[in-house]
Amino acid sequence: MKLIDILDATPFPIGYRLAFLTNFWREPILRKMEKDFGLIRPELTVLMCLSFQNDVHARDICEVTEQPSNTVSRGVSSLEKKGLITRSRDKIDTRRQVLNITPEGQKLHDQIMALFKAGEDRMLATLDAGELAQLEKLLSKVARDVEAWRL
Amino acid sequence: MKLIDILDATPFPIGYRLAFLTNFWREPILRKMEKDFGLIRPELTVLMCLSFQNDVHARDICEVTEQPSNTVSRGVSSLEKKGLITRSRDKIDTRRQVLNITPEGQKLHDQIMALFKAGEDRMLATLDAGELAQLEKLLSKVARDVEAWRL
DNA sequence: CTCAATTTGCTCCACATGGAACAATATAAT
DNA sequence: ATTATATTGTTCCATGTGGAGCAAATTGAG
Repeated sequence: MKLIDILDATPFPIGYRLAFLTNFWREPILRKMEKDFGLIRPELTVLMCLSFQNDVHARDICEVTEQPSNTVSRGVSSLEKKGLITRSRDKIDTRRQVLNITPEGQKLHDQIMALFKAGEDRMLATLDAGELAQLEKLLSKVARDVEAWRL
Repeated sequence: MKLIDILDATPFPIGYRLAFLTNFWREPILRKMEKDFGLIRPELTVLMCLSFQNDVHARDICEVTEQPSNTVSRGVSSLEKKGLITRSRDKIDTRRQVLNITPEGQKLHDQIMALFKAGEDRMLATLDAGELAQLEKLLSKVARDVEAWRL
């Protein structure tokens, strides 16, 4: 009995392969991130949002990533303790806090992104340039359509 | 700020899309499964293995799915309590137990598989037959190559 | 045969995560 | 202006999950 056989027996060949590839690509890297850098997943989520844009509110991160507010709250608190992001009160609405990534946070973020990139290169080494372009095009098409099909 | 924009900004366009699609396809269904059927993820894993093959040992499930033995142990115990699988001592090695799915378990398994199938159909509705075949072919190629690239 | 080493499955413990309720602040209604 | 409602971010609590270690049983070495 092999995992790939069970995989082939399911009535959702594409969905299961998506999940299969995601697990084998992402999970080892996330575990390495947790072990080597001491960063948990919600922290990475926050870090990625702040690397993408400055002056973000925690609420924005909740909405964009669809994560519960307590999870984001914990990520923000611990990242600040580590000096990877900064928090400051919003002058207009003092309930809010304005979040920004620090140079240390950006450096760590870039290191982690490089791990994912290297993992992707390894994963896709079996595909040639044309197949890579095809695959990205197809995945993009489905991903862009997400609001039409998500439950 | 949209999730899809952050997605486009990463240096691993395919990996991130794989994870993105997996999350939006699988997670809502798993949550529905937990809520409506009271089945947790390790239980589904066990159920899928036993649906695929008879007379399985817990250890086999650990090896195939690469899950820790305590997780599988819990799944097996709770599934048996619910009458979805049966346990019997192995005559030769009495440490082992032989696991089998019951008709009730098979029925529940099929219902859950149908949910994933319906979700996949919704997800892929934007692709035509040729694109579907292409996508499955590309994902299969990468998945079959897993032992070469997994970390 | 005897005792060490291995295997199987389980319990204890630590931790990541989500739901619900909460305090503080801002906004809307009258 | 005053009161009700909404929003932001947090803490408390319940639960799912993995690691480490455990007892029972089997296998192997001398």
